[in-house]
Amino acid sequence: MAKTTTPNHSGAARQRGVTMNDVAKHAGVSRTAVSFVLSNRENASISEETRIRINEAVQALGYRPNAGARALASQRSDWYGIVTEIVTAPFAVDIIKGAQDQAWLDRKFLLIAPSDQADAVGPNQGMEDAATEKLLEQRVEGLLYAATFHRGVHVPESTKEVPTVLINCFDADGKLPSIVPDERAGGRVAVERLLQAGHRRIGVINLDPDIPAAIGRLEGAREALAEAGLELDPELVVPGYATADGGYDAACRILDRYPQEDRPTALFCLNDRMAMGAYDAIKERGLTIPGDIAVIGFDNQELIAAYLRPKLTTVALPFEKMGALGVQTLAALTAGQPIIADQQLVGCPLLERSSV
Amino acid sequence: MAKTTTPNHSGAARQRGVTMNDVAKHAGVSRTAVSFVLSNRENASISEETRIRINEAVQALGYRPNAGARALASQRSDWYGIVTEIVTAPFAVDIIKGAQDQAWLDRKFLLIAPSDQADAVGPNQGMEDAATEKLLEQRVEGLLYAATFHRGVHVPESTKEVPTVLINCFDADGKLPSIVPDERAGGRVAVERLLQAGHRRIGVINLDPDIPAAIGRLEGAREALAEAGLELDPELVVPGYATADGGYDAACRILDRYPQEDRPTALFCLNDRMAMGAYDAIKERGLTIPGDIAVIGFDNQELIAAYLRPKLTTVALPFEKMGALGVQTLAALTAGQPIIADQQLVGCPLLERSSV
DNA sequence: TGCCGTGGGTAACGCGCGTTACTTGCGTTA
DNA sequence: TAACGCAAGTAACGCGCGTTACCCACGGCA
Repeated sequence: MAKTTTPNHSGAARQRGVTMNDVAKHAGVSRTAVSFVLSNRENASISEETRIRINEAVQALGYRPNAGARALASQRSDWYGIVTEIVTAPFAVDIIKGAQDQAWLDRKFLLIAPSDQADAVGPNQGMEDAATEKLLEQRVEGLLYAATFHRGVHVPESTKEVPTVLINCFDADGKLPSIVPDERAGGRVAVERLLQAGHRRIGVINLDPDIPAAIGRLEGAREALAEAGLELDPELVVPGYATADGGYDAACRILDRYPQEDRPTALFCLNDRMAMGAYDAIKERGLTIPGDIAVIGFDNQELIAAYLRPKLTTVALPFEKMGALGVQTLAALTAGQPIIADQQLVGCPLLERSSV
Repeated sequence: MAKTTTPNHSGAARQRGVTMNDVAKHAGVSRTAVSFVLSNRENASISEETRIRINEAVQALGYRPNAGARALASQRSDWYGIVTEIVTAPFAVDIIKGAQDQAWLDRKFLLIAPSDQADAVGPNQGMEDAATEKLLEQRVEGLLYAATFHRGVHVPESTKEVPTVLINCFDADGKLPSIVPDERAGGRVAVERLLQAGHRRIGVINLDPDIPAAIGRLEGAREALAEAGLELDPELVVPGYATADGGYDAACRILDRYPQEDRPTALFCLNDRMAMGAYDAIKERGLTIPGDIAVIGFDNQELIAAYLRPKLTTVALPFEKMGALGVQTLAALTAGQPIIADQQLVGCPLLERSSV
C-alpha cells in the first residue's frame, strides 16, 4: 500500500482532508474504533494491538482531528469568548494573557472579540453587542467581559444564554459574577508602607473622585492612617488629571503650598502616570526621591514604574490573575458548580522598588 | 403574535438550539428555503413573500446560525489564526489589534494562540508548535506569526499546509511572505529631522549592533548624513543596553567625553527606553531638552514617549498597520492571488513632539 | 392537445465526528 | 450439546448546515 498518498478523487486538487475514515482504512479497522482510540474511552474494548495499529496510522497519515466537526457532534465547543476593549488598553492585554494561559491549561480555546466600535458612549457604555453575537454564533460555552479600567458596565441581553463573568468591571444592573481588584486593600498597603518608612504627613494625588478606583484606594489610605492614629488631612488630597502632566501640576501645587517644615514627606499617587509627573516636579525643586520625598504609585505600569529613576515603588493591579480567575470561575459555572461569591476581590500586591 | 416570547418547547429545559429546522417549521417552508434566504443566494427562487415570512420567523425564534456547522458544511471556517508571544509583548498587542480590526472588517475571526511556552531558546527559537497545531485543528484558513521584535524566526513544518504570513519577523530559512518595518527609512527620517533643526554633531545610542533594527536604523542615519554631506562619526555611536539604565549610561559617556563646544547637540536613541534614560543624564547635567540637547527616539512606546517631559519626538513602529497588512496579505493569499512581494516594508512615521 | 420553459420551491446527500445499539467469535460452564 | 458471558469490534444515526438535483404547477405557444 502506498504510504503518504491521500486518496485523491479523480483529478481535482482536494487540498486537504485526512479524515478518521482514512485512518480507519489505513489501519484496517472501522472508523468507530479510531474514534474510540483517539478519545481515550474508558470502557473501550479495543485490543492493545489494534490501538497501536491505529496510532501508527494516525502518525503515518498526519491525521489531525477537525475541531469543528467534533464540536458539532459532541455538542461542546471547548471555547470561551472574551469581549474586550483591546484598543485603548495599555493593560487589557494582561487580562487576556492571564485568561489565555488558564484557558490553555484547561484545554479550552479563547476567542477574542473587540468591543471598541464607534458606538461607545459615556463611561458606562454597553459592551459591544455585535461582538457578543459573533461569539455566540461560535457556540462558546462561556463569556468573559474585560474592561480596561474598573467600572460598572451593561452587558447585552443575549449574554443571558450562556455563563458569563465580568473582569475588572461589574454588572451595573444585574447579578453577573465579577472579578475586580481590591482597591481598598491596595490603598491600604500603599499607605502602610509609607507609614512604616516613618512618614506622617502624606500627600495624596487623587483621580476623578467618583470612580471605583479612587473611592477604594482613598478609603484604604484612610483606614491605614486611622490604624496609626492619624487622619487623612483633606487639604493634602489634591485632585489630579490622570496623566503625567496632571500629576506634575498636582505635585507642584502640593509642594509649593507649604513651608518646608510642613511639607508632606511622601506622595501617594493614585496611578503611575501621575507619579511620573510628580517625579519631575520633585526633581525640579532640587529635592531627591526618596530622600526628601518618597513616592508611591498605583497600577504598576511596567513601562513607567520599572524605568523611572529611581524605580517606582507601586501597587500592582493583578490583571493576569484576574484573567485567570475569570476563566476558572467560568469553568466552575459551566460545570454547574455554585459560584463562590458574586464579586471576587483580588489582592493588589505592593511592589517594592526604590522610591520609598 | 406575541413579540419577544421565545416559544419554549413543552416543559423540558432544552437549553439551547433553535435550528434552521425550527425556523423552517415556524415559517411553514423547507429548511432549504431558510438556508437560501439566510445566505442571500443570488439565483434563489424565493418569493418576496416567503422571504419575509422566513425573516420574521428568524426574529421571532431568536435564531442564531451555528458557525461550526456552517464551517463543516461549507468547508470554510472564516478563521485566521495568529500565534504570538503575548507575554513579553509591550506592543504585540498593537499587531493583534491591527489584525483583529482588519479581520473583523473582512468578516473573519481571529484565533489567538500564545507561543510563549517554556521551550523558547535563543534569539531565533522556533515559534510554538503546539499553538500551530491547535490552530490547524480549528481548520484556520490562514496563519499569522507575530514577533515582538524584528528578527528572523523558524516556523513549524506543519505551517506549510496553509497560507502563512509573518509579521514583524521574517522566515529565516524559507520563503514565507513577511511584513516588517522599514527600519532604514525610519533611521533616515529621524536624522533628517535633526539635520533640519540645524544639528550637525549627532550622537547615536545604539542597540545590539547585530539585530535588524540596529542595522537598518543606523544605515538610514548614515544615508541621511551623507545626503547632507556629512559622515557618521564612529566615535559618536555608543553601544547601549536596551533599557532606560542602558540609555542613561550611554548618554553619560557621550556627554562627558567632550568639552562643551565639541559635544553633540543632538542624540538619536535607537529606542524610547534608552531615550528615557538619556533624559535623566541630560537633566542631571543641568542641560535642557531640546534647548541644549535635542533627543529623538524610536519605537513610539506611548507610555514613555507621550509622558516624558518634554514629550519625546520619536519614530513610530507601525504595529497596527503591520497587523492589518498581514491580514490583507493573508486574504490575498487564500484567495489565490499572487503575492506582491515576499517582504513588504512598512514605513515608520516620524512623530513630532517636543524634544527636538 | 402537447410541449416547453420558468418561477417557486423541496428531498436528500454529505461535511467529520461522537455515540449507541448491535453483531460476532470464542472460551466456559452446566 | 446447549446456554451463556465477554472481549472486540462495527453499523448506523444524528449534530446543523450548504448544496445539488429534482419536482410541480402554470402559462404561453404552436
